[in-house]
Amino acid sequence: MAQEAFYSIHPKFHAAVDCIIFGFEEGELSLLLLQRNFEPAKGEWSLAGGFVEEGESLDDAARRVVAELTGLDDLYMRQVHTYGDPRRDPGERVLSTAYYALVNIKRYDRELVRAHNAFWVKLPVIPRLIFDHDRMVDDALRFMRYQATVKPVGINLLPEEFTLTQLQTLYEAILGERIDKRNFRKRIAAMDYIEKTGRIDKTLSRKGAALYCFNREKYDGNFKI
Amino acid sequence: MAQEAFYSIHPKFHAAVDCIIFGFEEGELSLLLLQRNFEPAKGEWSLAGGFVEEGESLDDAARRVVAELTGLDDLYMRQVHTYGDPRRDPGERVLSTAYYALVNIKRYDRELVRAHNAFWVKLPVIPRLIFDHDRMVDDALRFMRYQATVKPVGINLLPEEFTLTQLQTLYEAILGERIDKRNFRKRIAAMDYIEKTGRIDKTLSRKGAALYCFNREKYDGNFKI
DNA sequence: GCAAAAAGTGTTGCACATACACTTTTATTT
DNA sequence: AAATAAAAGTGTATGTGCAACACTTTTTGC
Repeated sequence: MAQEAFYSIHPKFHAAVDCIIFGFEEGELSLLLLQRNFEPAKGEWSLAGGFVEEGESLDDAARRVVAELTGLDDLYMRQVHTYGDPRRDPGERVLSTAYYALVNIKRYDRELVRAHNAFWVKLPVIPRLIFDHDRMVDDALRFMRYQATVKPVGINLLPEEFTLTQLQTLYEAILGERIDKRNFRKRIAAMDYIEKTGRIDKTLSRKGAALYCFNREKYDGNFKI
Repeated sequence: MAQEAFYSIHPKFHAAVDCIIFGFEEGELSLLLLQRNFEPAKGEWSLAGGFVEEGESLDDAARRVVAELTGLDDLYMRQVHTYGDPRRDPGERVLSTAYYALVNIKRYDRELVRAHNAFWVKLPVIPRLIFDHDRMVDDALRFMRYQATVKPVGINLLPEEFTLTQLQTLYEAILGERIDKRNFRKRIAAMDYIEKTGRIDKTLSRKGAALYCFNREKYDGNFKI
């Protein structure tokens, strides 16, 4: 019928998602990258990606790709950008939508990651990636940085409970600059949704540091309009 | 061959672009909307959209859609988001990438617009739109607003030369709030890339108002890293 | 010449960000 | 048990940017 014809005169394309998976360890941001033991571009480094399947939304596809690799299906994820250059994939034309994900690096499934030949690579030393994946990483990092200055998304890279020193080191890694300890703590103290738990972490210092947690209810409460 | 099979087991989808075209007139932001005299959803209101064609990038498709409607091919445009819900288009599955465009409302081709049954509609009174186009407008407006607070994208909605009152009214329309005249002018005075041309506009006041223009070279010069 | 309408012009106070250095606590070593 | 080492924790003074605020100037039309 006419309706069908309306659509069918237009071309169709493969649709993919590529995921920039951020972790935080030893004071540095890391990315979970694949050294590809499959085609195309076997042997090279790439982001975790996959094709969008029938009946699956873009968001669902991105979640699936990340879950298949890490075993985690509850990550903080955001769409970054869609890359639509006809020659971006040298095989066939593929539209790819990039998402970033934030992983608490203690939680992921090591077996799955190993099985996929994936590795955490610290940001300053990431290798060249295939296709336009370098550009995706740049864009995702810029977007994530911006978001981190506006809302406490970085929390998703830390364990449930964290010390203020961990939090500061994280923000230094995200922003790429040193922060004054007293000023940082003043700012955090003003955020009533970051609460002292009463517990103390003694693994990182002799003295022991107070553990804090993020109170989502208080946060959502404060920032509803 | 193997390479082909790798791609071909995955589904393909129609890809579209939908364009949120902003204009500025009589102190209000407007959108260029189509009252559809074609299927699907004939009779309803929608954004200007179109399918991505073979060999055409997403950005190119968005530029083409806007140029076909307005006759303008040099507009400021930015990708906003890609909408990938499998049921977002009730006809067939279509992935749609939204772009916003900023038009100097004096410049567009009135004939073309009329021929497409398109109309400028002031933001506060835009009708319900088809599919998820309402959501696209929300997202585009939020993104454009953010960009306008960070860099002078709003300039693209004004004529080459403009008065400070016009500029202020524009920013009030974008941000949705009144701005103090003296504070606004102080801020503008600090931007050396907004220059007095020496000419005077006498159409809008008896006294006459100084005309200003945007100096792209100075702006780019100041904000390169 | 007066009324009307828009353009143009400075100062003060406040809130927030930044710069800056020493004390406390506790485990380990000697 | 005293010394050492290593990280946690704490306050003040200064500067900067933003917000609040009202009147004068200029010109045209009546």
